[in-house]
Amino acid sequence: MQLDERKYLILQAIIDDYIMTAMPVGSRTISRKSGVGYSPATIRNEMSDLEELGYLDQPHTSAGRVPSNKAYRLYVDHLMKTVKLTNDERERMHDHLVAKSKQVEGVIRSAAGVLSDATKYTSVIVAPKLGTLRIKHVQLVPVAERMALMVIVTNAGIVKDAVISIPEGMDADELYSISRMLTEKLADKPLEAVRQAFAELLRNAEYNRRLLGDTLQVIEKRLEAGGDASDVIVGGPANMLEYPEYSDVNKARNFLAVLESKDTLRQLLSRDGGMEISIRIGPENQLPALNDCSIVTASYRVGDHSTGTLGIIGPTRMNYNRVISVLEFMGRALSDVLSQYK
Amino acid sequence: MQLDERKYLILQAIIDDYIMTAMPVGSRTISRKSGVGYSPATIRNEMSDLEELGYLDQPHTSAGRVPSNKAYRLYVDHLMKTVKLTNDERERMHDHLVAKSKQVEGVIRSAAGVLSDATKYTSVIVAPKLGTLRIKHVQLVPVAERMALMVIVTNAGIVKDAVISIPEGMDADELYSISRMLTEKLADKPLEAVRQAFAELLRNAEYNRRLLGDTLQVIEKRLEAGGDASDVIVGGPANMLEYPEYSDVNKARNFLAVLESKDTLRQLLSRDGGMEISIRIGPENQLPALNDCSIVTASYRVGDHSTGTLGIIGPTRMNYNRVISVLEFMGRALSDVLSQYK
DNA sequence: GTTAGCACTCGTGCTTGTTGAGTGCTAACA
DNA sequence: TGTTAGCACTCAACAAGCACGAGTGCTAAC
Repeated sequence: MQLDERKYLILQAIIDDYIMTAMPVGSRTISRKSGVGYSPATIRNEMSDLEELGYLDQPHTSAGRVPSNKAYRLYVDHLMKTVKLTNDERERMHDHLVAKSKQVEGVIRSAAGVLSDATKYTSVIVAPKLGTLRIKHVQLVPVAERMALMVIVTNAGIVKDAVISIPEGMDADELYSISRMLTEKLADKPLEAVRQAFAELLRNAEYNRRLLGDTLQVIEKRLEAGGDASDVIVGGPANMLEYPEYSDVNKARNFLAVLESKDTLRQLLSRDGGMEISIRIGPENQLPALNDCSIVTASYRVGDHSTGTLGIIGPTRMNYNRVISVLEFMGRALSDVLSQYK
Repeated sequence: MQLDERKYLILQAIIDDYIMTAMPVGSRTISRKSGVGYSPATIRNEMSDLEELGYLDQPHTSAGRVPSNKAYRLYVDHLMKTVKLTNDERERMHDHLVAKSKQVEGVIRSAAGVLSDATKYTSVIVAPKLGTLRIKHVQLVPVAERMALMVIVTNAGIVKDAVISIPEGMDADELYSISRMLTEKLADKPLEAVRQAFAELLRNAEYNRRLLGDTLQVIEKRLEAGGDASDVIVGGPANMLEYPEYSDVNKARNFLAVLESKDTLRQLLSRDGGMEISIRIGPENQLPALNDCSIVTASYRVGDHSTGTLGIIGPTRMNYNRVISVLEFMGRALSDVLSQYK
């Protein structure tokens, strides 16, 4: 059995309705809709077919039908018509974003806020992989006896810091000149290329070997760790509780637990290919706690070589249309704001 | 009517039981407890008195009694006996904390995690007021045409950054020497004293007036704003959902909404006096969403002049004993870790 | 191919009855 | 005079029974 024009039409109507109401959809409801000129009985026959084909589920005999995950897949791949955001909305989102752009660390955080406000779902933003960022500046600051704070400024102004130990008796001036030297040697190199640069430095080491070795180690450990908790920002975590899918406290708790595990989120948001928008529906994203969720992701650029991910997590019956529009827009906006610092 | 020895004993037993079970406590239950040698009937008489005095509430006629907020107040002020943490626990917490102490920005975050894990409640940590921190280092880094990133390293290694605009044609070298000058002039001054220092600098300005003015403005704006979202860290937000008090999704949502508003949290955790531990029970902390919550706070030191706050938010029937012990211990531990960088 | 009609299913919400934990009161006891 | 046993009373929680109605599947007529 194949899907003909009418089955598509009816399936789409069902999904549209279910996305709005979260209630099983009956044949009468569809029949009454404008654009569908058939009686409930006819719709029923078609629905029966669609169920057999795996596009619809029936919670129980006397309830309406509910779209299956397979149906959502079809919907986002073929059925869905894209909607445009109003200029007003675009403007509001953009303004919110640039308002914070004076404080670099705040941009991503406020972007997450904008995303979750605009969609009413939960948003997640993952900062670019550390290794791909380019070093702008390295500074060692004495903070205690035999200890210094190493501050690395990268493009996009992202600042990473770590405490390293320094040799006995090394004073501020010495650290200052080492900082200058490091900045000179490492400027514009991506963090992941730092190992090579250091190897070279260490070979003709006029500077203290142990200090450099220590510094290198810190940088490498940071790279290995693959970023820390502050690299994954969640917006509107409580938004999910608005939806009947998560009106059960237990499910809600499990969902929130996933949001707390930044590592899981980072993995969850890792993107498959280069396509602009990626959609994962229900069990497609493995985690049982997210079985009733879909994750839609897009990416943003920082400079020429780094990309980060922004995404929306909502119920499988989310408003894909709108979510996609918002993500596309925000992806561009974020790229603009974060790439203005060359 | 006054509270005699026996009333205290019974009230304490009721509160202890209710803290464990969250179920209204009946006279039989108390009668069976070791240490209370009275029959249910006697207990009932006393309970009736305690209710009249406002220490107990009765959800409905045929239910047991529930401690009132007044009772909790009495409990934490007089009845409660303090418990000691086991050495094992102390060690575990301490280890977790110092494990992260190589990455300064992570210490507070991981402390919040330790707190919420150890208590099973929600934890909040507020960083010290920016103004009280002392400047260790100022660095201007060119990031774009006519734009620089200003990085301020303070004691405790806390790094603040902001983008400022710079005059046309100013190059990296020039920024470098200005940075050096600024560091020299501002080192060891608290951020709130920066205005004066700048006034002086501007008077005998051998350096670019506009740049300095801009820089000052950025610092002041930061101080005024009173800290941003990253200064308030929440641990284990979902922990509260474990308790029947918040098994209603609506209440849970309202609670989580409070946690998202960092400004509200900052206010909520602001501490009254200098006492070591402050406890606010139920409506004492204004917000309706937190009517069934208590907030217990302690403070930690950073250097000699700055203090931050760490706190636990849990149901009013929380285990005050344990929470207090944990907060006291962690307050000391955090102070130690964060004050090692002089 | 479409649709009206009808018997059937089954979750939801309401009522009713039962149970049991817990109370307050009274009277007897030490 | 303080304590306790006894007993009638209350009321939430749970279960059973019932009516309702939304929705289905099937059949037969158009």
